[in-house]
Amino acid sequence: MKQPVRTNLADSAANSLRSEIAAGRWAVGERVPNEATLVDMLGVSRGTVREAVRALVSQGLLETRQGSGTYVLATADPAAALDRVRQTCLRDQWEARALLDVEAARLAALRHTPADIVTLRRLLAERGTVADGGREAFIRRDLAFHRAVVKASGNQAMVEIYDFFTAAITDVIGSTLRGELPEPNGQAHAEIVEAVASGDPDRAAASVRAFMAPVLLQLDRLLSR
Amino acid sequence: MKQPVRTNLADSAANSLRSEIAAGRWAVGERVPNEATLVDMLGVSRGTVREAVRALVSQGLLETRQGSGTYVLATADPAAALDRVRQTCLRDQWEARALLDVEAARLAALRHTPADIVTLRRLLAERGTVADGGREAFIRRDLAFHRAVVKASGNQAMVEIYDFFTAAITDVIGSTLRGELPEPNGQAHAEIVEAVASGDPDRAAASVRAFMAPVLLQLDRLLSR
DNA sequence: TACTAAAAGTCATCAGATGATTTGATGACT
DNA sequence: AGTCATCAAATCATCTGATGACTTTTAGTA
Repeated sequence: MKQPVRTNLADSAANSLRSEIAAGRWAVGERVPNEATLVDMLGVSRGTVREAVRALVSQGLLETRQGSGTYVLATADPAAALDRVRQTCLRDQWEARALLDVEAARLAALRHTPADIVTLRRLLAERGTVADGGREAFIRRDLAFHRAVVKASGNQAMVEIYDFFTAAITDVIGSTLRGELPEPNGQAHAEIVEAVASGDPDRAAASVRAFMAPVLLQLDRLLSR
Repeated sequence: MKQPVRTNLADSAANSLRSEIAAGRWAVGERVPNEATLVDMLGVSRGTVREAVRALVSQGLLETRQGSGTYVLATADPAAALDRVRQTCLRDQWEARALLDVEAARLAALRHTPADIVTLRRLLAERGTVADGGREAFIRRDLAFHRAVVKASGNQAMVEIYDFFTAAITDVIGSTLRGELPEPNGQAHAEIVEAVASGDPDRAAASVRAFMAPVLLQLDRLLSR
């Protein structure tokens, strides 16, 4: 478990309120005590209470209406789940995303439209090499390709989750592992497109799996140092 | 242009900051200007700046360190992605979760500990039938089993994503499709455990895939009505 | 050089005051 | 009675000033 490290008053006040809300002390739609009362309840100043409330508002648990009061919108934080995902280790996130790549390719082989294939071939051609326009731009083009594969699966939920992982992962990669991961292989990408276009789900899945394995291996090596 | 909504200063200040962060004005890990400077930049008082910063902190974009400064943690709000996931159709969410089941079983076959197998066998035994304690309780026990399979994969990110989908899906199922989905088959569940225990990833994946296919088919029929 | 102590910079918190908005009560008018 | 305007209370929104706590940098000393 994580240590209750140095926690500022506003955060602990917010946590207290969150607990009360989760415990159902105030029903959804009901009004919570006014700021002066919360000051007494929580034993902190008004500014701190406001910061705590502001945090819960931005998390979608509370809503403040000037002149009226502060109301409960929900009893649990809907974003808490993804927050926990973000706190899992980079390796697990990477593996989960790689898994999406594999299965999305499988679905894409079964469901792709002709337009999907056209798009994939175009992105593959545009992808080029790292020499064209710098590393950052190349990574963006590479991501666009993989995202298109997921999109060809026809499953929007998978696209959104994929985007989520991509955002979470690139944040970390950009700040810690910049440039230490192996170059994606251009030939392997072409095989992915062909496999999807062939309509063979197992071949498509295998092509992505083969491509992802060495990258994941390298990531494990980097993280174990 | 948006409606001339009345927006509190703290929210618009937070939005301004969010834009600057998204635009990359301050890199991830970098320090943003101190509170006094933000007061000048945003044209609001210090308390309001603090509320804006607090909102972004609770959204995971910023981090404040007393005595040091305020630092950028991420350039985009990951929770926004979550909302988009929730808005995708139930069928896609179900399929994405089923996919997690399949691939988690594959990983579980490779990485499971002896304790995992003990747990799976226990949950399988406890699972019983719908007759024991009512439908709600049975669904909970069934979910506990499937979650344990994902947990045996050793990938925490997958567990969290699985929980997220489960929560999102059961919200909808509970309100719209109550009782219209086919009963999960007890024999199929036993085969999943055996396949995982055997250590054969393909067999494990296939066992879950075989189990999920008819459920997804039935869901498609229900949703297409 | 290496270590320590002071100083500066920054966020954390408090207290008081005023403004803006909503809500409910009051009362006049139809 | 019913409707509407007005007013007062409640509540959140915001500003200002001050003090404390923590971190980082700098200066001084051995």
